[in-house]
Amino acid sequence: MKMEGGSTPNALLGLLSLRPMSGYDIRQMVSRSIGHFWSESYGQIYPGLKRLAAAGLVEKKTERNKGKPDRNLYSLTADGRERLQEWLKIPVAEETARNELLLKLFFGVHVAMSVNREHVASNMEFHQRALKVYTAMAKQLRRDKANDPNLPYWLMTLNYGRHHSAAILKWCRETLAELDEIESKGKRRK
Amino acid sequence: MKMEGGSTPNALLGLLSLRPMSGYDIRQMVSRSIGHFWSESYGQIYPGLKRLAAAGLVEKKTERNKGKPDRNLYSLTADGRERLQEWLKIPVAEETARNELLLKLFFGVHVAMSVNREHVASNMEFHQRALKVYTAMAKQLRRDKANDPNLPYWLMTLNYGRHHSAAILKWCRETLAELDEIESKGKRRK
DNA sequence: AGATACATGTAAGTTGTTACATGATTAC
DNA sequence: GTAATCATGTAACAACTTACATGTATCT
Repeated sequence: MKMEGGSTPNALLGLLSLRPMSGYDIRQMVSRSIGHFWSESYGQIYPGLKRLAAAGLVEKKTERNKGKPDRNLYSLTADGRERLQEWLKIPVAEETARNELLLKLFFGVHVAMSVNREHVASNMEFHQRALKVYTAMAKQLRRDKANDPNLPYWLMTLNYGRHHSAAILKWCRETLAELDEIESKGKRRK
Repeated sequence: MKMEGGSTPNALLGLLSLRPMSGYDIRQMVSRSIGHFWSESYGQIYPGLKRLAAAGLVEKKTERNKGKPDRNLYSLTADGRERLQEWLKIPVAEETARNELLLKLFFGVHVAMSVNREHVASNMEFHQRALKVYTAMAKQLRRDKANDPNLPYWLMTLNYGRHHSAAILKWCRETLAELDEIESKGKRRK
């Protein structure tokens, strides 16, 4: 009974600390609430919950529904809560995230300028959309979760997204301008 | 002969477009030049080069050295260069990167405030160091690679890092202040 | 009639890291 | 003498995604 390592099982414990959920619920939560900084697929969630149950960190209760399929509701046990708290205390291991956009831009000399511009432009659109989503989510949270002790923490994660997207947006604008400059310099020389 | 998918083989082609290199050289390059947005381990590099050679995208030449061990120098073939260019044109797939710091902060209500503060503080230090590194690298590049057609592109990737780290730094400062506020509010109520 | 939401799970495949195995040379 | 750098590779393991398999109910 190891249950060490990966953050996935710990993420599951964290989500179950909010309320008892099924694997399906968890998937919804991940893509809706924490989708801007986390992801989990069914292939991780269902086997993960099974392992957590075997380790006694979560409890499974099957909810039978007429018409609708059965739901396996998982809830955190005392051991599970303890485990979650221990994990939360462990310093975050910062690994350099791979960034395919930067990799392609790094080799940008090999392609037409329009290609590089396209990459940056679509990244720009991505972060423009993201900013709108963050703002909408923050508004909704402040309305629906006023008085929820989680609120300030949740807003912090949204703020991270805001700062990040705003910065990248600025970089995109600057970079597009620079790409134009490179092109016009190249043309002038011809 | 598939050679589709993953960006790793394409990253290898890109690096070999700069100059012929050995697997060892590539590892050095990755950790020194593009380490702030990419990573590759030997376990990926050596088998990857072998597969690229089998597909005719790179060529291997063994360089025998007295005293020192042999070096397997790989260089890009015409096919390899073409493949690289094709890949560079493919739009970047943006996937949400997992962020363990945000995940832990999201569940911050479960632990003592000092724990959350520590996470944010060490992230702050990380980005402070990163900013210095980016600045030093940009300076060095401008000196060593003036006239290199790659220079503007390489500076763009460094600029991304600058914008990103500066933004996260700002977020860290704001977040530390907010954490202090939550704590003092909690104490006032007692 | 067909798409979407609800609901659970497995299997295969991909991708990646870490540790191991080996061994010479050079700098301290 | 011992640690670091040079140099290549494999094997075992860990993590994660996607597609598949199955079936009902509701909405359009």
